[in-house]
Amino acid sequence: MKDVAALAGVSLKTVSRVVNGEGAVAAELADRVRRAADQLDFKPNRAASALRRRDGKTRTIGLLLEDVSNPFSATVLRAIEDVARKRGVLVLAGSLDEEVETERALALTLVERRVDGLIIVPTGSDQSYLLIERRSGMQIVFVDRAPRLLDADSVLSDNRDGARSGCEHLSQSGHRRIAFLGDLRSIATAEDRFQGYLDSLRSHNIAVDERIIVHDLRSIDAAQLATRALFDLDAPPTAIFAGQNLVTMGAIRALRQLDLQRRVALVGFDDFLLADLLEPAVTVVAQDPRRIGQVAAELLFDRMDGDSAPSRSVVVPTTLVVRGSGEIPAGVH
Amino acid sequence: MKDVAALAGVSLKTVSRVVNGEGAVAAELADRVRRAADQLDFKPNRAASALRRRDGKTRTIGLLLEDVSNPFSATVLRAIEDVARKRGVLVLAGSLDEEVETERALALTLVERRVDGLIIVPTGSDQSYLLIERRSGMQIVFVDRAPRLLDADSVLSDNRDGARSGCEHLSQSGHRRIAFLGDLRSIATAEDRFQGYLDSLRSHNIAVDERIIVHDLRSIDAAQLATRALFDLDAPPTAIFAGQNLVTMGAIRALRQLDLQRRVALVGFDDFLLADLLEPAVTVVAQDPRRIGQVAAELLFDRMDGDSAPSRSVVVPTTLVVRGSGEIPAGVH
DNA sequence: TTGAAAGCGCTAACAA
DNA sequence: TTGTTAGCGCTTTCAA
Repeated sequence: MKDVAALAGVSLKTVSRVVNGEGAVAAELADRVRRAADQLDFKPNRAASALRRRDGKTRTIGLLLEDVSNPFSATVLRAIEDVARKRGVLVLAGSLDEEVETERALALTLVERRVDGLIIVPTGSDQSYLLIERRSGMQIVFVDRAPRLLDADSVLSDNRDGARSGCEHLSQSGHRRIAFLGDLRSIATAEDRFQGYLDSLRSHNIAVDERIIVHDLRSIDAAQLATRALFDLDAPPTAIFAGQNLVTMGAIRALRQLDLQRRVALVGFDDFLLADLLEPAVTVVAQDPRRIGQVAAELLFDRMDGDSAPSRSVVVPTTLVVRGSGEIPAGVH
Repeated sequence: MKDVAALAGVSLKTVSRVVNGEGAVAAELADRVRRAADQLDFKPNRAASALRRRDGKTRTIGLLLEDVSNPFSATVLRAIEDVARKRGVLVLAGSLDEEVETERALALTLVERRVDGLIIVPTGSDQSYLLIERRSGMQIVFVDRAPRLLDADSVLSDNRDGARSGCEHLSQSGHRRIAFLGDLRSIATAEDRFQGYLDSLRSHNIAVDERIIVHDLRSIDAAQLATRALFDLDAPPTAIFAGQNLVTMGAIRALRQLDLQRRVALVGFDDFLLADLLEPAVTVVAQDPRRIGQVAAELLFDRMDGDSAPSRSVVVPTTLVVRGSGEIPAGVH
């Protein structure tokens, strides 16, 4: 910028004014400045600008999520990016892989880079390490899972009620022996979905049978094995509720292997691409990751714009998508 | 940092030394500084640090790709993130949606933010707008598509040969009437795949028939319609080569509708989740997006570390994944 | 309308 | 080992 000023024969401040379109510069001078800037391929340094500016905004927000390459996270990221883009804000995203230490370390890195706001899909069970930042005015929105030991906004899927309605749907086809297959129980959403399952059993006066409940399934393979094992029982389930994407896929694999895919009903939590092209097509409780991301970003920007109402928790509803696998009646055995 | 220095009763520079672990500070002083920093919740400002530092590195790289929420892009992003993380570098990613203007605008935004390097899946047919940056030492690696009018490294899938081998596979099952369904022909990868298709026809002395070649399919629906139309022809194809993910899915939908999925062979370019669970399971020419991202990031960091060898173009091979749909023989009609 | 001087938070270069 | 001074590229403040 110094060089531009020299070449145009004006002061530093005049160049600054032209670059930032502050007006109040004679047309002729402004022209000279622009020509000089072009000639020198001048690109303003946004970091230096932010450093000196009153508001100190970097026009960057941080986003921490499970894994940018899983479809749910990727869609949330994309929705946030779209909202941010409209405001000229860029997104620094990081994958946590459910590692508690990574969450903390990356969050602090983002703070050191002075992001204007933070959106986090938390992995740990204690976000109090962000207390200081919250107090010093950093806006933080939590997504998919509520923060713990920290007061902040959150945007969540209706996990419990979604799971309940999925199980309900199975009961309506006459099932009373419904297995539950879930992700790591320490993940709040997994626990919520399990509670929804229990809610449904309760309302139908079905006794809980631990033998057809499996938690902590972290991969397609693990879910496949767990599903197979269910059918070695004396009284195997007539229906399966799968609490997560990969678990659903594992269950499908196992049912295929056992050639039970047309006899055992299946409802999965969370939709996935091509679920409609499988045979039978898979009935799911669909989340709305696009909407979740969009709401989270809008909430964050509202806060950054000065909205200081008490913390909100927005619940994004789920939808039961009926496709076939969930409508297989009980008693075809 | 000033405040920390005051509280600890030392000079600014001493605090700086402690924060950056430069050693050469008496243990007792260092301790006092750390306590003061903790007490004040001091977080160093990385942007200010970069501004003053000799190397001026922001420890940030920029990544422009088609759409962070599509599986290919998301996997590339994740692989790049992993390589960058090891070096304490964060990734600013942006989706281009094949919009030429967005590519240019976002690239310049990233330059203004002084990213240390750039990885781009280009959308436009002219990257000369980056000439200035290249000359001033910015390292840029192109992914999936080669840069045009700019000399820079690139990492590409072997699109032409991959497509050729996919079509070859169909010929080996006796097919001589193979349709080609492709993405926007203006996208270099789509054109390369089409050329691979032509290569294969040529080597088998099969005449090109424009009636069973459709380009510019941009969605599942468009591909589905185009596929259906093929079977209204007097001489419909006995096999289909689909040049892209969504096109493959559209073709599957159409074949199902027509109940031809067990009679018409299908090979798709690019793998997708659950391709193995469809019936018949889908034979594909698989790319390796993880490897592509990893290679691109490593190449970029090598360059940033001073490697100044002439531009390289790394080709990542594809793999034919045989699953069933591609092995349906000709003549079951 | 224009510019000079100060300083954002930090590190380089040098001195003590 | 510690501190002092200057200055990274920019905007603020205030004066001309």
